[in-house]
Parts: sequence; C-alpha cells; structure tokens
Amino acid sequence: MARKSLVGVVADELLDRIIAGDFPPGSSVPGELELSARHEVSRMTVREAMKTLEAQRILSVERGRGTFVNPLNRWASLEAVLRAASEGQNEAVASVQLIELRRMLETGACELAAARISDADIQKLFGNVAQMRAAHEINDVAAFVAADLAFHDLILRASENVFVAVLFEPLHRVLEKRRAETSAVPTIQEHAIGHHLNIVEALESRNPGRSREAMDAHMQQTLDDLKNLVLQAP
Amino acid sequence: MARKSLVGVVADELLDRIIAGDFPPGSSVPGELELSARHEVSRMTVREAMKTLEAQRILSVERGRGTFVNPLNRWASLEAVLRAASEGQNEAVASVQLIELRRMLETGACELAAARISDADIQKLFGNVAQMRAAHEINDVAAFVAADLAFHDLILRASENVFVAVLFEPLHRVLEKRRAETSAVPTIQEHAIGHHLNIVEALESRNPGRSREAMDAHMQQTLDDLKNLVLQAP
DNA sequence: GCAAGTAGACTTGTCAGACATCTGGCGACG
DNA sequence: CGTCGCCAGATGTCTGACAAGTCTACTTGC
Repeated sequence: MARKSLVGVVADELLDRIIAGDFPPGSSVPGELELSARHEVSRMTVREAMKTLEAQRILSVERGRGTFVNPLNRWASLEAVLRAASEGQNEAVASVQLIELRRMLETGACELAAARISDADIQKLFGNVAQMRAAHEINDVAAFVAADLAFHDLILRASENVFVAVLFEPLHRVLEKRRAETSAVPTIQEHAIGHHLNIVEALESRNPGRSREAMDAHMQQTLDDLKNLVLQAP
Repeated sequence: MARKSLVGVVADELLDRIIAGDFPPGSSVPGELELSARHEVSRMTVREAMKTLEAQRILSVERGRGTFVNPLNRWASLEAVLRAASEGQNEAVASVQLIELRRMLETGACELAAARISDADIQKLFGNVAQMRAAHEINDVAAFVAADLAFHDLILRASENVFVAVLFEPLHRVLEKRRAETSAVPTIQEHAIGHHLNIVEALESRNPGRSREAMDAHMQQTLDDLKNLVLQAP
C-alpha cells in the first residue's frame, strides 16, 4: 500500500533534515543540482518534491536566488508542524495541544449546531449513542469507535460551517489512532456514553450555551483520559 | 511584483475549472498530455501544477489510472475552499462562516492565554490599547489596524499552542483587508477599544472563563459590524 | 464454451540534457 | 567615485524518451 514515489521520499527526507535543524528558518536550502546529486535522483524529481513543500508553505522558492525555509508559524500543514513539534521529549506536549485545538473547534461547532441542527439529525445522534451503548455491552471496540466518530462528524456537519470541517479533517486523521486506544477502556466508554447523551439532549433543547458546555465537558474528559493513559505509558 | 510563474497560472486555471464544476469531486481530470495541449505548456509544467494541487489535497493522483478531484471537505487549503465557497451569491455566507471560525480560535486561545500569559505581555497588551486610542484620536487608520493586529497576535502566541497559530495564519491573511474596512469607522474604533480593554483586564485577572467571554463579546461585535457594513455595501 | 493469460493502449513516474530568465556581485569604463 | 555591463549561479521551462502501473479486450489453451 502506498509505496511512496521517489518525489515523496525526497520530500520526506528533506523535511526531516529541515526539522532536524540542518536548515534553520530563513536560511537557504541546497540548490536543486546539489540535492539531486545527494539523493541520487534527477533534478526534476527534486523540483517536484520542492513544489510539494512549497505548496505547504514550508519552503519559499525565489527565482534566481534560491529556496528558503519559512518560519514554523507560516507552515500550512498541520502534519508537518506536528512532526516538528513532536521532536524529542515534546510529543506529550504536542498531544495535549492537539486536544486543546480539537476542543476549540468541537465546542464551537456544537454551539453553532444547536441553532441549526435538524430534528432528523438529532434522532441520528440518539441512534449513535444507542450504537455506542450496544457496542459497549458486547465489548466491540471497533463498533464503539465507529459510532463515536460518526457522532462527532454529524455535529461538525450540522454546524453548517465548511471551514470548520476543513480545519478539523487533518486533526481527525492525527487523533484517530489515539482515540482507539483510549476508547478501549470500559470505564472510559461508560463516561463517554454519558457525555454524548448530555450533548444530544443539550442540542435537542436548542440551547447554544448549554450545548457548548456539554461538549466542553466531554473534551475535558478526553483530555484527562489522555493524560492518565498515554502520558504514563512506558 | 509577484508575476506568477507558468505553473502558478496553470494551477489557478485548473482550480478555477474545478470550482466551476467542470470536474466534479470523484471524477477524473484530463490527462497531463491533454492539459499541456490546452494550456499550451509542456507536460512538465502541468505536472508541477498538479503537484501543488495534490499537496493541498485538492487532487489525488493515481499512477496508471489518472488524476481525480477530491471532495471539498478533504481539501487542506483554506484559501481554495474559500474560493469554492464564495462562488455565486455565497460570498456573504462565506464571510460570516470565516468570522465564526475566527471566533472559535480566538476565544479558545484567549482562554488558554489567561493561565499562561506573562506579566510583561500583559503590559504590552495595555500598550497596544493605548496605541489604538492614540491612533483613534488622530484618525490614523493604518496605525489603529497595526496595533489591533499586534494585540491579537500577542494573545495567540501567549496561548503557547503552536497549532492554533498555524490554523489561524491563513485566516489572518484572508480577513486582513476586511478588517481594514470595518476599522475605518470611528464609532467602531471606539467599540473596539472598549472591548480590547476588557480583554486585557480579564487576562490580568488570570480568569480563563472571564477572558473567553471578553474575547467572545469582541468577536460578536466584529460579526455585527460585518453584517451591518460589508453585507449592505453596493 | 469458458476461463486464464496476455498483448496493447493509456496513464502517471522518472530521467537526461538543453536553453531561457532572473539575481547579485564583481570589475571595467567613463 | 559612480554607473553600466558582464558573468556565475540559481530557478523556470521545454523537448523527447523510456519505465512502470492499470484497465480492456482479445487470444489461447483446456
């Protein structure tokens, strides 16, 4: 699956060297010819790799002068920033900050959704909670996670804000595997079911503030779970 | 200034055709050869344009099969989504949704900053408000906007969350010009000064909830200003 | 007759070499 | 001393070719 093409490999290696500090922000990166020699590929392959990094605003290419590394806060790729921020002992910090970000987006989306969600979607949410409960009783972790994801996804869409969904999508991918870890603990499943039920009921009341707080409590629980589980693993 | 290179032009034109609906999500885009003929450039130029769109997850390239358009919610580029969402009569809707998004990020960042901001940074924020007041009195719109931007930027950084800054950066660019418009009205300047002062004082009290609400009120005002100004322009 | 295998057309991936164009600095010339 | 022009080095683009993956349709063997 996804055997990476050469340009993907070159782009990854180059990004690794940037993150490792070989080329600090503001400095220039070696010329295309030099890179093509170092990685033993043609100049064109190097150019395409550069293009992908430039599209993510990691590099700035200036004709006739060279190619330069942008400061980290101009990077447009959450994944690349995550890789950079997770260097060394910082992975735990990065995880917490990701949850913080998720909390902002999900509580905000939930608040908006309260005024816009349809009755049909609310019934679907009740259905998702029922699925989570059923999955919990027969210990089906995969089904539990699937229902959980569908629940949050529906709220995102009910917010009717396209940009929230766009910004949330990369977060979704990054957090997916850790969600599966925390959701494997039965006690946490029970907590989650309770929180989700609170959220649907708040949405049903069409009260934005209450809906936001319900989602906020859920996010707080998720953050606590992360701290108690992932951050103490060997 | 910034005369676009050929690959930039081709990428733009291709994105325009995608947004115009020539190639719906899931469908394939014409082959590299066909595109190179249509745009009268070499195949390599087309390839580099495709690479930039692929890096933004607008296209998915599959070797031997073709190149396909991703659904809009997988796009990783806020700007591209904005262009797509602003088609037709939807520009007003897109503007409102952008403010909604900004509200989520800024209120969240402000809440985090309350617990993390340094005394020195709080003094800087007071200084920014003073600059805004001075600029207001001598009717210097540019200086007012500059102090305003610096104020919000400092809070973003004080939240100590790298990812918030990353997601906010494209928003910053997009909203910059509209901010200049609304900030030109003296009455709105006065409102903004009051809101900013409330925000600093809330941060000074180190109360996260109060800080969030102060920023929220400011965002609400901004949204109202947008509705009353931009949405009724000729 | 049917199924497995294969040849071909079409697609993207990579390579090589060449020339065009832009930038910046160095040196010659006025 | 200042200005102009040349030149080295960087990216931008073109041409043509071959490699390799995918799908279709036909051929072939049973």
